[in-house]
Amino acid sequence: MAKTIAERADIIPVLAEIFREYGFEGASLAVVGNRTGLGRGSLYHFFPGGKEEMATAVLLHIDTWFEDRIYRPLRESDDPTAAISAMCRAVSDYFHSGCRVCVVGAFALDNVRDRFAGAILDYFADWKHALATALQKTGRMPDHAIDLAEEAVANIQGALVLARALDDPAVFERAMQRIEKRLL
Amino acid sequence: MAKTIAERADIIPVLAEIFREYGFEGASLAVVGNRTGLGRGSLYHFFPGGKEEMATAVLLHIDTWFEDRIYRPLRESDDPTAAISAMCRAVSDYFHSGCRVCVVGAFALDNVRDRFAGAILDYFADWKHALATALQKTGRMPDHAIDLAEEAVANIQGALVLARALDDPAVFERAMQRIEKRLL
DNA sequence: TACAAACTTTACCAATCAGTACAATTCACG
DNA sequence: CGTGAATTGTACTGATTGGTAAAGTTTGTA
Repeated sequence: MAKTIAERADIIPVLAEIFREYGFEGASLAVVGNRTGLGRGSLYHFFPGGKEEMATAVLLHIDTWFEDRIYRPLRESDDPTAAISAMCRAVSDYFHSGCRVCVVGAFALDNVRDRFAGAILDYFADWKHALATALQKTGRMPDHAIDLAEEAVANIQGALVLARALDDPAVFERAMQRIEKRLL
Repeated sequence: MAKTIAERADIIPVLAEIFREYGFEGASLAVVGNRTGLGRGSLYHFFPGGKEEMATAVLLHIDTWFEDRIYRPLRESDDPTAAISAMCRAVSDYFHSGCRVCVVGAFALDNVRDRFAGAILDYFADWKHALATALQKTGRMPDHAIDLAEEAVANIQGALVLARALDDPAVFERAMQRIEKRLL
């Protein structure tokens, strides 16, 4: 009937929020339809592959966001200390102090992990590598930098789990402060 | 027709494994039926409340296991250092070096969190409290002990996420070694 | 042997699921 | 205007979902 001035690119952030709240299996097409305001026809027009393609698009969108705002600055900044601090701030903002869940982390724990294994692995491997690069530039030995980076990335995910389990954003904020202190 | 020598107590570990692999929504009654070998009738005989009651029973079973094997020793042992070491070993065994997921953590990230919020909160709050008690007995100040405990519990969950995302149990083992070193 | 409780099988239900088909509509462009 | 492509609404499918009903079978006990 109509043409709602909707573009694929506008829908993806909405899909991301849906997958964050409902998980992959919980995000039924009924929910997606309601929240996006798009009928089945439009949904399958933009994402012929159905839910799987929607999720893939969301994961790509997230990866691009992190690459632009976090990974590349970490790798390329010539003030690594500032880049690490900026990362901590950006992460805290992005996850709303732990009130928002990490879609990629949630997918990793879910039984859909295998279907998106590549994207999930890339997200975390890139993060770890970018952070390790920055840490090396602060004078750490390569092995130690990688170890610290792995620990920090894991700790952020753990803080998200615990903050949500205890229903207490302060848990997340405390964790982020510990992480930043250890990295700088 | 028959009486399969199945008791409720025998079924719960199977259910736990199912929820671990499939998540709450993914664990359909068809899957549960196949894996337990029980028909719908038997399932609803043991768990009149359906899936919700199955999950509740699983969470209770897990909580009891951790209380007996980890929390109580941490709180009551008069060799807190040994109890903390034993905790790290038990956790590493329980999660199969990160190959097995923490059901409670996975539920916390899922959209079913609200339905089991109480059990999820208790699991983590008890863990944190028991570990903090042990840490205090090693001479730490109360505030510092609580902080260390919160960090350790979060780090274990984060290690599970990252090990599964990177598909590398070594990530989990490294994390557990870091955690133990920091606690002792 | 009798009988009640525990347990199991089977068939069923309405709701919801992802996905398809296609006609109706709108847009961009000539 | 007019035309073809892009977009959308609606109705549908077959499979699967969690859950129910009730009849059948086994068990422990007396």
